[in-house]
Amino acid sequence: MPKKQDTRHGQLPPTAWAVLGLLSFPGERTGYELKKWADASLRFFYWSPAISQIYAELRRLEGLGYASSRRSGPEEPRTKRQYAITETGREALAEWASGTADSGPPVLKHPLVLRIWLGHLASPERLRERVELHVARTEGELKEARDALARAEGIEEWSYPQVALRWSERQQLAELELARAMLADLARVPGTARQHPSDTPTPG
Amino acid sequence: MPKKQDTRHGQLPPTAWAVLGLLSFPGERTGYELKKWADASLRFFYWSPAISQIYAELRRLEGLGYASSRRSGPEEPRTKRQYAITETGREALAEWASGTADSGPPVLKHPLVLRIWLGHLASPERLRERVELHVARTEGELKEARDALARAEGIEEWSYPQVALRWSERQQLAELELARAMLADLARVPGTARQHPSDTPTPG
DNA sequence: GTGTACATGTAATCCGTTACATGATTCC
DNA sequence: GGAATCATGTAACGGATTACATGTACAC
Repeated sequence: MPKKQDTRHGQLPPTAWAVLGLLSFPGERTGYELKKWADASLRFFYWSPAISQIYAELRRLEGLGYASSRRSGPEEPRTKRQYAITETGREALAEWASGTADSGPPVLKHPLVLRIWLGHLASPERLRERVELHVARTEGELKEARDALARAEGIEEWSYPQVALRWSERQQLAELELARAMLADLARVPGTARQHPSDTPTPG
Repeated sequence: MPKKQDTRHGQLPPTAWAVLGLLSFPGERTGYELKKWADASLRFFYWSPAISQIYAELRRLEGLGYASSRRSGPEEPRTKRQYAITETGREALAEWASGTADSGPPVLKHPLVLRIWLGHLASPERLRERVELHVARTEGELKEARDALARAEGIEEWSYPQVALRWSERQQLAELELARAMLADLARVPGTARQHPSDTPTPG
């Protein structure tokens, strides 16, 4: 059984490109630093891979010649390993980023809306609580996105990350508005009003 | 070493609950129908599993006693199999939907913004094209979300799916605005007029 | 001297997709 | 009779997570 792709190195998962993308900005960094950076900004518009996944991708990228690494300090195992993008890597990434291939549709998994969709199985109050919890969380996220943007601002090499983070800031704002609009919609669902028998108006 | 969970059947992946959720609305249906339904509405706020995944989840749900199935027609393999939720299944789903456990944050993977983030590796025109392609696609999605909403409207049992779909409609509208705002931001990126070969920038 | 952050890595496992295989039904 | 759609399923594989294992550096 011949393998379907062996030498075809153009077919990497988006995660690999995202990690290589992190390396495409000036400077060397460790897997650990990459993870923190992903947590702080990548995750707002893409997502932050598990640390073990990052290490795995780094090994793959190095195997492809897209990244290089060196130990800082003595040649011992389990010491810091600094990664950098190679010229080949930069070319491959540029081709991926600017190629004609469709970016593909955004993927959204919204556990809150999934539960609202099943609202017939829960109580209206519980639904409201959930949405409000989500609003609170989103406010936190918005703040973090703004912090990330503030950190990127003024640095010329980060012009495009700034654009992405401005998008993220607006996206979080939109998320808040969506949640509030949903709250209003929920109040209008038939059968929602009467939760307490005491609310029942006096019968004629 | 005792297994950590064996009889604990409360720990299903969201996909399983989503599939069971599809079954929680009145009527029996086949895996095939579930897939079409997921494509038409679930995917706007959650996502549509592959058909093979749906069949797998249905088998698991049946194994747990959360769903039951029957063949329509003769007892032959590969004939239509109609699934329905059981009472146990409905209870488990209701507990999941209304439980106190946090719904978890929404997960967004936006391949377009990922590439914009890497804009320093592409030409401004190409970036613009990508965004415009995304706008066109989103307009299509908006229309489909509206169609789904129209189909749900007026049916009382679908009040909550209506709320979810209204959310989706607004979400697609927000997506359009975000894309347009990003287009404006992109036009303002310094050095946008022409592309430069690599400067060697210094961080910090 | 202890706890926290830094730092790397392996193993087991599961989630989910794609590709493939099979066949029934419906419509022209 | 042929195409499209309906319909179910298996196999192989890869992507990604969690849990685990290990150790360093530094602040309090």
